Amino acid sequence: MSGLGLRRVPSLSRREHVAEILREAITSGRLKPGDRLVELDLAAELGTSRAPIREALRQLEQEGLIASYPYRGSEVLGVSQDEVEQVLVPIRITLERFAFGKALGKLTDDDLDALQRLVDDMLVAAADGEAERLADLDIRFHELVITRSEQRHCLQMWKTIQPRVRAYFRRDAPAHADPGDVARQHQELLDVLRAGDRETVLDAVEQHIHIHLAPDGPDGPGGHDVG
Amino acid sequence: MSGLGLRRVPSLSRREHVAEILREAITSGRLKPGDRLVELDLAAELGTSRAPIREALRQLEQEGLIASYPYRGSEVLGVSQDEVEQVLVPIRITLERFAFGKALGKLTDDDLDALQRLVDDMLVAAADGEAERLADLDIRFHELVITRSEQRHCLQMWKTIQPRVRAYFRRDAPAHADPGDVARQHQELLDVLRAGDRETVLDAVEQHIHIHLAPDGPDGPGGHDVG
DNA sequence: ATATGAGCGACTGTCGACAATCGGCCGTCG
DNA sequence: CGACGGCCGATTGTCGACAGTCGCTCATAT
Repeated sequence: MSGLGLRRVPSLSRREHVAEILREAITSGRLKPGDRLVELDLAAELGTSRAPIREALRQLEQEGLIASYPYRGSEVLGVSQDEVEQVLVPIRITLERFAFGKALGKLTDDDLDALQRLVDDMLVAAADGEAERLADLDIRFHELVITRSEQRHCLQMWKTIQPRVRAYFRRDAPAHADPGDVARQHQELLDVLRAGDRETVLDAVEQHIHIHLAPDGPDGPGGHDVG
Repeated sequence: MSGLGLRRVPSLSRREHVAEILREAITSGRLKPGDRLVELDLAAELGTSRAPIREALRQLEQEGLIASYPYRGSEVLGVSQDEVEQVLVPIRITLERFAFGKALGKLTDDDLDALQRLVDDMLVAAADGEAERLADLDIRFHELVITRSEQRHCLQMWKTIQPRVRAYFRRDAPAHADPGDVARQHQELLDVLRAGDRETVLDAVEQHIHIHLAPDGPDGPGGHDVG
């Protein structure tokens, strides 16, 4: 209801714009681990002053994409497999279990339709071999549900860890999942959401993230189960 | 001139100072949820320009202690019980399991001695009823081990979620743990660390955090005791 | 040749000023 | 009397300039 369909056109602040551009440059691999970031150069390149650049760099630092050293500039950081599998993925599971649970009673029919459209688009992207687009749709699917959970801290933490996961799989990990599977797994998750049984949803979320992001389990023999 | 004075320690940037002072003011409860933060006022009170203030506010925003609205300022946020028990504590467990595991082979005898001194001080603080000091020592114990793990991302994420946990227990939750128990539990954890058996350490870390921060269990039967 | 330390670039850290935006106030008009 | 719309104060967003710090270079001494 109240479906005025009015989308905010917030005309992002320069700071957010800069952060987005740099985040994309880093997660795409155009800026590689070890590359140096010089505020004045970035300011010139992006046509702003240093103030928004600095604030964007601080944010990327909080997201773990770069490191800054006083008076000596910033550099792009890498992401290790250990960190992704033992830290970032388990944290994502924690966050999404919580968020999906909170979102359960709040998802409207419109929301479910939007999610269905995302899944449909995933199938197309998978068929066309558009890995980038598939990953984007994947992110938007999860972000939509988390947004609907109305847990702002949760959404913020998710946005904080997500770029590193993305950077890892985009830069370092070989294509590891069948694109068709990604789409199908989201369809299953969506079906479970529609059904609406809480425990089933939470377990499905956990399985979904785990299979999707760490199909081989944690390192080595005697893999440890994340509870 | 309320208590927000800026002390001179030239080794830290003003931005870090401001962040530290505000973080302390918020977690201590001197600044309460809903309180407004005005950049110019803070700048005047702390004797700096707005630039460091702004960067500090961005950091506190990332830490979830405040929220900022474009052109309309910032306000202090509260922390819900759900969030602490279902999100922050599980994330802390994930982070510390990882960090303690990585630190296992790296802790020197000096480190273990330092940890023992912290535990000894905890006993004194507990006996004297100095809850603040006890909490400080608690934090320093965990932070030392995480630092030794040499997992910078991990330490950074820990520092990001820790203030909210602290704020919650300092502001909203009643004293729930026997101070003597806190000290004793750290002694046990340290003993396990000294022994050095990996699986035992990881389980002990999980138990330690869980018991210490969510003794009633996350989704227990009748767990709602706080109004 | 090696050690030392002053000087030099290249940056970041900080500052004060200006521009843009938001929400409320108030007069005007229906 | 209530809706509308333009001012106004408060506050943030952005900018350009200056000061401080670090690592490196290079002359100098041993």
